[in-house]
Amino acid sequence: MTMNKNTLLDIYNKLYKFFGPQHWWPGDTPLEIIVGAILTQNTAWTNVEKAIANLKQVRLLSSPAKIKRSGRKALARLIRPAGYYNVKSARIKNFIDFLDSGYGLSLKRLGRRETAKLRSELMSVNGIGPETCDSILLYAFKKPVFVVDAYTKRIFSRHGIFSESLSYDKVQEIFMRSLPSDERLYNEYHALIVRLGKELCRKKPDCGNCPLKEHLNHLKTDSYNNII
DNA sequence: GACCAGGCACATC
DNA sequence: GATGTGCATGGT
Repeated sequence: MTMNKNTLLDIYNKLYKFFGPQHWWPGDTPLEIIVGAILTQNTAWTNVEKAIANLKQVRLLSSPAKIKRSGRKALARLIRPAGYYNVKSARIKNFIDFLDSGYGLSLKRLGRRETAKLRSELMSVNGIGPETCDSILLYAFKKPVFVVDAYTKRIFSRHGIFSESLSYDKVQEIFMRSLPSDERLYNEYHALIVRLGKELCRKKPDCGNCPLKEHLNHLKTDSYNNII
């Protein structure tokens, strides 16, 4: 792997300089962040926004108890624009049931748990996988946990930093061992990776503007799939 | 109309 | 452990 300890920090600094702060997560309360994390699974954020707006309109995001009291079907209708609405409404319910049974519906109490235990408990909820779990830990509970996603693997593998076939845990370990354990750094870094993936790699896949072009050791390619 | 998006669970080999 | 499939909407 062509990487020393500074490569990842170096890339972070280039992204930050280029794009500036991203102000993530795009949601106000821990509950909204958690629901958003489930809704955005394999789904464009613009669709999630419509679903969140529907939930807010009927004040379903005002407390976990409100979601607890609403029916799975009613929830599904509200989140319809986010896609996979039957699956996702069940997943949101699963999380609320978990919060109810172990923590009296208190997000504050849940958030006070030690990070490693919190992670394994969240991972045991059906519908919460590694990325959703780590997004919740980082963005809702402010724990220093690095979030890996499809963009992270694609971008860094195309730049020759590591192989795309590495597991989630392995990629996360590379970032967390190479960077200081800093919640704000992890917050900004993941947000910047998503920004780069969305804005440049997808819309202008020639890499001409890419703030990381010096790191490129691939090219020349001719299709979207080959670029990011 | 095809392809994609800030995944995950489950079945199968 | 690797690979394949269903889940669904809205934008390009």
